[in-house]
Amino acid sequence: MSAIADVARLAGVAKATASRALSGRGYVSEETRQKVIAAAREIGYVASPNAASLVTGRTKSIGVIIPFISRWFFSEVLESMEQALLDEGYDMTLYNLPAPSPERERVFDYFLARKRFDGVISVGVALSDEEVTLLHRLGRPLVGIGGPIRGVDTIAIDDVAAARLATEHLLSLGHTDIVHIGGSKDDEMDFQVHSNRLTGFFAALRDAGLSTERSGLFFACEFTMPGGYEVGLSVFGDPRTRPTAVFAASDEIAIGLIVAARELGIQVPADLSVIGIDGHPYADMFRLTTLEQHPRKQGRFAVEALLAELENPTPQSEDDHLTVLPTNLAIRSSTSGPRQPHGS
Amino acid sequence: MSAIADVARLAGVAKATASRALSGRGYVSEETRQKVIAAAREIGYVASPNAASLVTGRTKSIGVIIPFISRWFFSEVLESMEQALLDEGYDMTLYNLPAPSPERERVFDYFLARKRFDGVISVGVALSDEEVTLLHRLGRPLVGIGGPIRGVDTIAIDDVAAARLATEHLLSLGHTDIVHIGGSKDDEMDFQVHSNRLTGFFAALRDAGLSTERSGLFFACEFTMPGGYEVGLSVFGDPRTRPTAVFAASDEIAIGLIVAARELGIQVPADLSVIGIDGHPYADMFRLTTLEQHPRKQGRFAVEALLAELENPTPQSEDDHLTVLPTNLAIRSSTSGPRQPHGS
DNA sequence: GGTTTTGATGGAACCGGTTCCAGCAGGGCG
DNA sequence: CGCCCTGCTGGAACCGGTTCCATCAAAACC
Repeated sequence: MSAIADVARLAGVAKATASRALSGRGYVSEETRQKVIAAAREIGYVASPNAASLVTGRTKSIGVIIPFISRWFFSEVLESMEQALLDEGYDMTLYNLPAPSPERERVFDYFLARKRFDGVISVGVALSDEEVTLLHRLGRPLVGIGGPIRGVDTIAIDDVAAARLATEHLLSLGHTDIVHIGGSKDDEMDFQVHSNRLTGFFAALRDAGLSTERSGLFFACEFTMPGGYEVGLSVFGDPRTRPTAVFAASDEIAIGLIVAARELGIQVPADLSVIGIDGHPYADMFRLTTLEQHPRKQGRFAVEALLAELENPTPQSEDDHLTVLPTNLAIRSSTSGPRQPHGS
Repeated sequence: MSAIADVARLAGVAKATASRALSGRGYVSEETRQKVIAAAREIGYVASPNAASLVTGRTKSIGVIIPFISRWFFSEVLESMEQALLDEGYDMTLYNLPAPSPERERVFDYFLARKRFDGVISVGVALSDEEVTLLHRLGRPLVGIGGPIRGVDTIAIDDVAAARLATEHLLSLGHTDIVHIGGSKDDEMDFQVHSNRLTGFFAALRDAGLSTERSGLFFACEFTMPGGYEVGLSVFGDPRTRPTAVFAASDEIAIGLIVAARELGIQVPADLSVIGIDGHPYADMFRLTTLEQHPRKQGRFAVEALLAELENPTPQSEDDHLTVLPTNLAIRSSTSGPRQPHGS
């Protein structure tokens, strides 16, 4: 209800002075500043960010585009970003956009095109060139998490390297009959995580001198625990396709596999080693060896990068700057050497 | 860059007419409307919601306060609310506020007090009287999910009844040695869900003529799968405290218990029946009998209620209107009669 | 046929801040 | 002693829309 004009009147100064006193910009004597602050407090004045945004062009608000909320990686990223943004005085407005869709177009045209945000963070969403162009044309910085986008600063782990490391862990234990279970290319998650992890897996096998030609090396499943559980039942149920070790593309899949294995009476790790990628909080209770990535760090990093860009905008660097965050192997007891060493 | 004045000039009309043509309010001839729309498209005009909000007082944006993002119930609610709000042309701005804290105070004073939102939805957060008052004083409607807040419309399930139903299911199977495992009162989740579910449990026992006086009927744990796993190991590990059935306060806890039971060689349901509350997507793969609540419906309902209130505001009804949404029992094979019928 | 109603439009005020510019006092400097 | 610089303040324009009010033509009414 109360506007800055009311504060000014009560304090006996002009609107301009009141504004300066409250925002801390420009010259104001300490005396009048105190008067103004007292007056503001007295009538319970709260500034209208809308009015301020209108003239300054800054909204103190960041838009976030994310394909899932409930999946672990994404909810972790979200929580850490929210935290970091709040600390810096920014609002976070959320757009949950699963696949490319008419709806997604609408969000871009209708929501993001308006100048409601100082910047945008896109998490695990492969933006099309037009979408990037649209966002760029608005002059708003854009930071991505999870895979390179043309002309956008991006934070990610190296999925190929991570998959390679995970696979190499199994190889180093002596496994030669290793299977990869992960997401399929036509998953809704449209980034290249799936194919990258598959690539890293194959690369590690080849480097170890193993053939990657034969079939049955890879099985696709939904990127969830039930997804892993189901392929687990079918793949491990058939003794002919049962490997001695599995590299799962995510911890949830890995855990699903472990649950399936236990139901089938397969000992982990004696009969079957399992390794995942993520660092999921459930990993510990299933004693899952995993390659930890750190979504919270990724989220925080993205926020920092975006806010830094807002502080002093770099002159439209066309080269997409990619920041690769580290992963680390957390060894638990879901992996060990194979029961019957191959070729002995 | 381009303002409505530019559109007006190009179309050869006044600002007022252009505004009417584009917003669809007031009289505009079909002919000039087309002219204006064409002009707007030509220069790529997008309206500034800030400017509009400034005069209309409506922001087309809803604030959401939520204590967790990554826990199942909350992420489901969040996803459904985001969906529903987007459909209606609203933005959703997220405040992730775990416990009452100085931070939370800051959010209220600094973020919510500003008139950035048309309304607020609070999910699973027990607002203090002052917080409610603050929000009310802003004249913005407020809807809650999950437990009554003084003077606020709330959507929730009946936790006491749900717990009672779950317990009665076990009783009807012939169990008399039932334990409840759930969250503790000093959990960060400050609503009464924990105590309500405990109350319902005890009520069901009493109605069945069982004593609720002896100790060892309830064990507290963290409200997660690892939380359930850990109490599971300790409670079931000791044969003296092992019941024939467990009512878990959430599916995640229940699943943790099942995993623990399996590791201990306890057959579910032959040696131990387990029932949960939630309807978690993992319930199926663990064949968990559960009392399903429907967070997505709760979220959608909350959005509808809030938007309805925005459409035609009811004159400050002081009585807190509580909408109770139904739950339903989904019977799978984690529950059966006890192996050795009691008292035979 | 004269008056009222309806439809369409333009002018101007307004929402609530920020910022540019001008003015003014007093202290430091040449 | 006059001038300039610094610190401080007020007036007014402005951001980009919406809406009230006045105007006016054409249609509808009695």
